[in-house]
Amino acid sequence: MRQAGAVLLLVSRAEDGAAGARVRSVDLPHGIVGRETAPRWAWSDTSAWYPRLLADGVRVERCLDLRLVHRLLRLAPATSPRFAAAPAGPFDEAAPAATAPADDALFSVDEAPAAPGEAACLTELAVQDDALAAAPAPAAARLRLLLAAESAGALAAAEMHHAGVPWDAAAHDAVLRELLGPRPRAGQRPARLAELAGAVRSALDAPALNPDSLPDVLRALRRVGLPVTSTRRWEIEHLDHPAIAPLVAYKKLSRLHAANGWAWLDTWVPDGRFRPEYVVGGVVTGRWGSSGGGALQLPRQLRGAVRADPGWRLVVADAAQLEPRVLAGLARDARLAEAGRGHDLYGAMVATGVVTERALAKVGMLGALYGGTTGPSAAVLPRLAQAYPEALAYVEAAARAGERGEVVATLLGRGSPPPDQAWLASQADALSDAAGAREESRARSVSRGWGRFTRNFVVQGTAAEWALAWIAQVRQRLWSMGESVVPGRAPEPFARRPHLVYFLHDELVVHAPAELAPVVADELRGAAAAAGRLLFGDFPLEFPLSVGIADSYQEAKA
DNA sequence: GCAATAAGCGCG
DNA sequence: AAAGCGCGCTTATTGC
Repeated sequence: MRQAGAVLLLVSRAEDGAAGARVRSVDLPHGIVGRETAPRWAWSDTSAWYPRLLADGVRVERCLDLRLVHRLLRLAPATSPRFAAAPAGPFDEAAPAATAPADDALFSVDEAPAAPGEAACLTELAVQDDALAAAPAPAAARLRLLLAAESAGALAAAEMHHAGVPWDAAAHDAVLRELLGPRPRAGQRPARLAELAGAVRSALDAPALNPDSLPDVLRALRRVGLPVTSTRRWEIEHLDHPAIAPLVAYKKLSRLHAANGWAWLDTWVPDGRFRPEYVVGGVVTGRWGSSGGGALQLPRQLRGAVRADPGWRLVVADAAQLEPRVLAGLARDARLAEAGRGHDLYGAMVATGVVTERALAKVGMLGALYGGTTGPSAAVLPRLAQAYPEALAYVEAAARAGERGEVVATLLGRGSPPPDQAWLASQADALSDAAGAREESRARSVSRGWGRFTRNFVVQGTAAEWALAWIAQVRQRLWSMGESVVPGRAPEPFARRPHLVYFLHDELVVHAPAELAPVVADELRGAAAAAGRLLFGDFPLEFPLSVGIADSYQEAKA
């Protein structure tokens, strides 16, 4: 279904603001094949339109994703008075599916919402411009950066899906065979799992036990006198009983088999590429989500199956201790930034005498970011607060705001969702005349829970913004490093040049021709530094990466 | 009989 | 007294 006017081409908008933007709408340009399109596109949904362009060999340089922008502006504190009050429109709905329905589908009743048409897109564009124009200038400038970064992320997400993660099914199969035994018939337990199940049954004297049934397992454990309230690994793994070792092993392997076993391989790697669907902005904080294949939870055990094509390499980069560095920038905490000068922020915390060991630095910092209040994490918090008062005060303030039911925002202005009805009701209950200690304690607990969320939101969300800026920089730099078209074949934008294939919060994987891999590594580092400057200006903050170059993801991470 | 929920665990 | 953030996915169980 190719709708005329469903895509808008903006001839110029990026630098000139709203005034003088010349807009014209075009059909999906199937006539444009095998070359880059330089203008900035504005369209309802990158995820709906871009895959088809990529399939035709067209790579888009820049875009504005109206639906993603709409959602950002809805929640952004800088614009929300105008936006939040507006009635829900077409841009509040879920994006239409990426795949085009067949042209001749006779009975395909399309449940997915249709993409907004030309008129709706033009209206939306104007409304968004107005909202930005009405925001205070500094906030508006940061928001514009965020909108551009989010949109660039959407382009990168579609490109990564298009390219796919190079996946060696034979290597994957070898891992499974090694750990589980030969591939069983569908519905059967692999040999190793059957063996472990038998061991658990005999150790618990429960011949009919189904190890996949939690109530079954719990009952059996209690029957032999183990004081457990759940079957979670951390609760059972230190118990002294012969059933525990095989049970823990069973759970571990059963998870691998169920989530990433042969069935996963058949479904998600049909042609040597794993192509997850990334959901840009799918997480409230601005992180990406994914759907299909569990792209963001690939178990470490299978990293060896991610293998570059012959003559190519994988360049894997991850940002070292991203969130503490981001917090240092957010809070303008010079001492924390100083600790981050170099590759090992936690090590520097030990070297400067803030804490006694690295593990403590890490758990303490995570506690500060998540709102931990127990154990060793809470114990070192006072030390951290003393050493890094600005940083700790920043997350504390975010937590207090959340506890009061206020919204908080990331550096670039992404707003946290306001508390829902249930939250408000619990607070109201505690204030009513009939309220007892029970209501008050419940309200306090709910309120603190929300405070932990807002505390983490500002850091996780700003880290996600750094990552978006990083991705945007990387895709730009990689594009200039190769050729577009393979002569004599269908146009394939990434066939001859290094390209992104995987993203995981603070980590990027580039598939690159071997000879270019070292340059790619340099560009990844340069892009990380550029992302830091984009967000934090000249505040002295470093964003060092661990970078590895290898044939497999596993080796490159090592 | 099918859909929603809970428990558990994978990732950062 | 209870108390760390954000996700997606699978199986078994519960609910309609």
